[in-house]
Amino acid sequence: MIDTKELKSRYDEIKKNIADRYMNVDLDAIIAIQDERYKVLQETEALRAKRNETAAKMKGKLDADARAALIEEGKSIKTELAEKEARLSTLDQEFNEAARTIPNYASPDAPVGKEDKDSLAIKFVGEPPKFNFKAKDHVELGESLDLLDFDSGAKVSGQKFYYIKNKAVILQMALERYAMDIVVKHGFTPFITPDIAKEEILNGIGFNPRGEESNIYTIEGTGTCLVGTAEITLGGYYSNMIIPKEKLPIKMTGLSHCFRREAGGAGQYSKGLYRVHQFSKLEMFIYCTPEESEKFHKEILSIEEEIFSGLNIAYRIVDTATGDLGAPAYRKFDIEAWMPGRGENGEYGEVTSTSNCTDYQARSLNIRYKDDDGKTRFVHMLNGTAVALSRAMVAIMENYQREDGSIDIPKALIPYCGFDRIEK
RNA sequence: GGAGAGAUGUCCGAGAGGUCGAAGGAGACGGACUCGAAAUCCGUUGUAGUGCCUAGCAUUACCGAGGGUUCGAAUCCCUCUCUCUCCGCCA
Repeated sequence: MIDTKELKSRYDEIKKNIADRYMNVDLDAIIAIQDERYKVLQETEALRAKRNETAAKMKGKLDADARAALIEEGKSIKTELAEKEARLSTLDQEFNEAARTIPNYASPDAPVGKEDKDSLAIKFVGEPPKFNFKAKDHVELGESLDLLDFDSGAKVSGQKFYYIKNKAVILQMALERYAMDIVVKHGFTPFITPDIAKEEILNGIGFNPRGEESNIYTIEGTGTCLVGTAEITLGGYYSNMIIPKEKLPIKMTGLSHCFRREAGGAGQYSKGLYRVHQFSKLEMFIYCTPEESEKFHKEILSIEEEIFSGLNIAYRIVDTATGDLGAPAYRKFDIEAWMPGRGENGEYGEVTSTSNCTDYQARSLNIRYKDDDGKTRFVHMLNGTAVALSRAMVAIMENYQREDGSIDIPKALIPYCGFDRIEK
């Protein structure tokens, strides 16, 4: 969350930010709760001081009457204090829940706008392939080459689950290694992370584990959830810790399964592997000082480009509009790869996303570092997709298809696959 | 899953209802001694919050987490989490 001490001093800025993001947050109501909370906090602390004072008077020897009087006084303070504390804890909870709904400050450089189409495509790389035949989509390719089995996925696990089969399995593993090698080359420490995380971590990262719109599967009765991304587990790794400054930046990359409910996510643009309940993803994560976060955000983006351009797939970079930013994000860049089977004649589809969340997550998760002046400050936290395997598979299968229905393996992946084509 | 032991400040470690924000030691920092260093000696050394007449002062909270008992809890009781040892099960 943002620094709630700034609700009044940065009032106009916060209001504008909420409006720019087309969110519905009642800042004045939150400030009213905060004022009330401070008032009750002060009253509570005054009572506690009185209780401590009364108790302190009883340390030495006292005659019976004086002692009895003090005990009576202590008892009455205790009753009064219990009421105040109950009120305070209600207010604390209300305030925290409300404050959490305030989004992070957006970068002044992020385009202002309501939705997807207001985002700016800031760079185009590569040429979409020109086929002299009607391009198939990956679902058709996958079924005819016996690589993907959505029917069995639906039967055994439900809609939007799938089996990957045969050489597609090797291709996915090759992609994993290919991306991992690039990321590790850039100094990221590799991790395989848990696929389950506690709700408090989810909340700290900015995911809402509950409610109708939640994209998260919760595991009933355990206080835990299936992770939607390794961002959650990598970001929770240093929760409640103070990191020595010389250890920054910390660069981690984590491979995990990702589980998403995707309620209501059906339709033509969610077809096949594009939007599924479970996929694997290699995620990059950086903890750094505030001064360096914009620099590292660019670095993550450039690694994402290196991975996709190395596969020789056309893509564009999108600078996400304020209305489409997740609440924790200060700025977000997406890479959209060309997908020949998407829409009528091919379209760009999102394959990676990188966000600079500044100190928004760090404040909720209490992740700090000790600065040169000895003060502890919140770190900045950034995340970015190295490769979302299911979507990268869509892009590869569709871009590398041949007229006879076979699929070439991108040159960079051949050494990892051990074959150069998938055919019947 | 069963039985037992444990969790205290940067680290080690004492503490067993009030004299405990917490002994002692280590470390770090400052100083003395020294040409300099080591050794020795002296001193300082947690975090977060709130208020105010805001380089400060006052006050609150924090001894794994959350509850409870009590006028008063690091200390007593309950629940939970984690760590260690042994047994069981298991990839």
